[in-house]
Amino acid sequence: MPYTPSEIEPKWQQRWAEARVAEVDVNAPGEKFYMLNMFPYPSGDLHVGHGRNYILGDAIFRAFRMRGRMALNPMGWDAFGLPAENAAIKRGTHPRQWTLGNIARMKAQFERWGILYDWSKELASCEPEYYRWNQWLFLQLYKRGLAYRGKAPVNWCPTDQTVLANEQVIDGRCERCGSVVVQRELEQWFFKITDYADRLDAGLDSLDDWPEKVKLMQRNWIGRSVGADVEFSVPALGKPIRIFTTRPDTIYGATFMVLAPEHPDVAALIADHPQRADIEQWIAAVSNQSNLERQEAGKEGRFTGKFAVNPFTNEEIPIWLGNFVLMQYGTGAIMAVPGHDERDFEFAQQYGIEVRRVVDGGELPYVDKENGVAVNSPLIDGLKFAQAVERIIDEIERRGIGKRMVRYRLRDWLISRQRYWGTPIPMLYCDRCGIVPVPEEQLPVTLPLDVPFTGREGNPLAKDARFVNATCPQCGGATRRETDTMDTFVDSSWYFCRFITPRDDTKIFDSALVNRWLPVDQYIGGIEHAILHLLYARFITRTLYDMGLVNFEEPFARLFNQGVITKEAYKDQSGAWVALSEVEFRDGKPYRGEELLTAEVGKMSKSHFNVVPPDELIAKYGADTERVYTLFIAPAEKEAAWSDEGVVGASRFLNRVWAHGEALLASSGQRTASRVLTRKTHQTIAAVTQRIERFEFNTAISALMELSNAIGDAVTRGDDVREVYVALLQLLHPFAPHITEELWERMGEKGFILDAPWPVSDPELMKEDVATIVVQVNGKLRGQVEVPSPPSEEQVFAAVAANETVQKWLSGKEIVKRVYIPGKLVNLVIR
RNA sequence: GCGAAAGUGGCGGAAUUGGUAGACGCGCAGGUCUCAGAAGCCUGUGAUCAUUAGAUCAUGGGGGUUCGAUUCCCCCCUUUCGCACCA
Repeated sequence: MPYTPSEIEPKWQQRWAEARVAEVDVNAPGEKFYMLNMFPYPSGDLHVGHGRNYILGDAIFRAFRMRGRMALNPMGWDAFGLPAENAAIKRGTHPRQWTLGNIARMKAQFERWGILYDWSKELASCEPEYYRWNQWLFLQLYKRGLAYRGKAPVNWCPTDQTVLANEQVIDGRCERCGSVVVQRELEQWFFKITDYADRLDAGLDSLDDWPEKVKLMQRNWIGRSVGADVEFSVPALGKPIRIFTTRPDTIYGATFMVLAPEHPDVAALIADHPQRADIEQWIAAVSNQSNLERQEAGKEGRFTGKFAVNPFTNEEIPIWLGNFVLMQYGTGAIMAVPGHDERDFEFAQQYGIEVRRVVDGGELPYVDKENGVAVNSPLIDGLKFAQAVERIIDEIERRGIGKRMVRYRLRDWLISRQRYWGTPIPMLYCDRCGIVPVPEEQLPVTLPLDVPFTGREGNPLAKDARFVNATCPQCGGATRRETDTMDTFVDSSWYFCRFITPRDDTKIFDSALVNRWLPVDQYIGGIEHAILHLLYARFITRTLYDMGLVNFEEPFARLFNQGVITKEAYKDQSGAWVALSEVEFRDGKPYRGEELLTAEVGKMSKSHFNVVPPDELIAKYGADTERVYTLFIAPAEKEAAWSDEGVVGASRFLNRVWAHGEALLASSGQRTASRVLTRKTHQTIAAVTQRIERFEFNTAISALMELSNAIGDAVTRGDDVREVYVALLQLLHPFAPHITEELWERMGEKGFILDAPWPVSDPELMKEDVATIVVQVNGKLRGQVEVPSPPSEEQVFAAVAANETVQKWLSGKEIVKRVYIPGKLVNLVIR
């Protein structure tokens, strides 16, 4: 019988579904293993690039389950968000309809890949059963002062008509649509993630099984800096101005002070300035600029006409306003040390301010902290950075003009969105009582479904009188409901807990069970979430910890980021992307007619015409082939280029595995597996087991190919190698589940191969009985000798001495050194 | 600019603690089967020299440590990614 995946794959998918093989009773005893893929946004069709993520997860799930773990692999939908709303505006379908339709399509796609999820635990963040707990969580954070409404300069995306979190602004542009983000001063809801900056930073140290890269990115984002706050008295103001510095050791070199244009003391400082109007105009202009624009404009400033007193030199130093000082960081004011800071130097050069050297070393501006020694600084002359800082801060604290300070770059998480398709923020605005939270028993605040989508005039919720008008729970009077919705990253910052008890309508989750199942043992998703989602999830988990709802602070014990799958796309000479059907290859070069096209390898995208849809591939080769190829193509964390020819190799491999099974069934061989094949089998079991744990799927599969080739040779010789073959099927199952189930059954084995225990390697059977020792003379390969294994050192040197080829090289020379690497090689150094 | 990772055949990529570089697969070449083709299957496949045996050179470039370096150290080059006036 030929191998026909189109028949066996649906058959096994159906059987697994009927037997509910992936359903887990969270109360049942066993050693838990929580495998989780980041839940996807239901955008519609999936391509082979998306498949990598889920195929990896399924392979891990199956392998751990076969190794006896009670493995849970749930799936849900990050179902709120802008694309649904945009689709509604464009096509007139309701975001909910659009989203549910996509979910159905993606679910069918997962099934065709043979991926096993516990669908009894499915959840979608757009359902009131889910988002009511978002609202509940919001209220708990509000109670604890961790959710607050504040006015601040925020990032506004003019295209998406909403504010964005700092984390959603990439290079000054909206993460979603790429529009240049503008600054606006608005009153919005924030989560006080900055209260957790120190814990989020410190916690990274405990994440041994996270990629270093992700930890580093988070560390940089949190941006912990150690330094001091120092007050500089300002006689004209009658009160001091506080600055933050990481270089207190350079304070003797502070020849001026710079305030952010938005600094609260600016108005008083320039009140009597002759060019006050000009300065105010300049401040207004700078305030409207984004950071990106300010940076492009170069250093600019205005002198306030007032002076501060440097507490260490007692000199009066001018107070300037500067576009490079940010109100959001530190105190919005700096002491400028042009001799030892590049930005201050640049500013000083431009405005002719004195540059003073206070650290000996290289050319000014000299910023090296490691090698310099303090000079012109009476209190600390001759000291290096660390001691100098200590002395200065001690003195600052002694005088009561400041203190040691740790500051963070991280800013509070802006969670308000002026969009419809999200969780309504459960807050009310009462003219009499002010801001009033919706009482918990009134949750959920349901998103009204029958609103019109015009795409204009902002959020449709704000125009829905039935939604907006409410009764105040405190005074009983009429109130206005908050019409902003929550950032969808709120939804995804705790969903991994909800999967354990997804239908509980009395509480957010069951703490005892969540404490049993979490942290997630293996979390898999793209690197694009290195900061956003993972930071927010770590933050919310800590707030849950502080509420006593969970007993862990880190939600994800082990993290893996898969690389993207790329494919060649073709551009014509005008730079437009060309559909693949129009491209023809001559001499390996892409043409459209006579026009030479340029090839560019990139992420799969419909607009680049380089998407590989899995359905065609599955129809031609089967899902198992796609799975094996996807895992074999490259190390899973690396970017990998899809190759249609490469798929053929995976297909051939599975066909051979099938053919060997057929041959074994057809003939009754005589001899059992040879010693060499037995050894290879046990080595393969050990290798595959270890490589799955290390996410080295490409080499795990290559080891299985080697074993399969060895089995092929044995089958050709007529050996009965059923036992070895069955072990191969088991090892292969996590990667190619359908074909292995089918062959398992054909070989007369009982039950699902999925439920069969993972084969165990016997260290005794892995040993070689003859050791081949490589002989080097002066480091060059000069021969080999075979000795019984395990050999003694004497046996080896005796065999080497007796070897003819080696003797030829040794003739007349003296051996000055003998090196023996047990079991591997001998090196003789001669002269 | 700062930070991080990486550079191995025509291609994707392998190589415990330094120990026969190129596993496995793609591609290519030859063979087999066929009227022919496709698919299988078998053999070969880093480069150079040599009829062969074999030799020499090869892991971005240059140096070093070592009996021995893809692996460790120093310098340089290139690529990718992250952050970007954070005081």
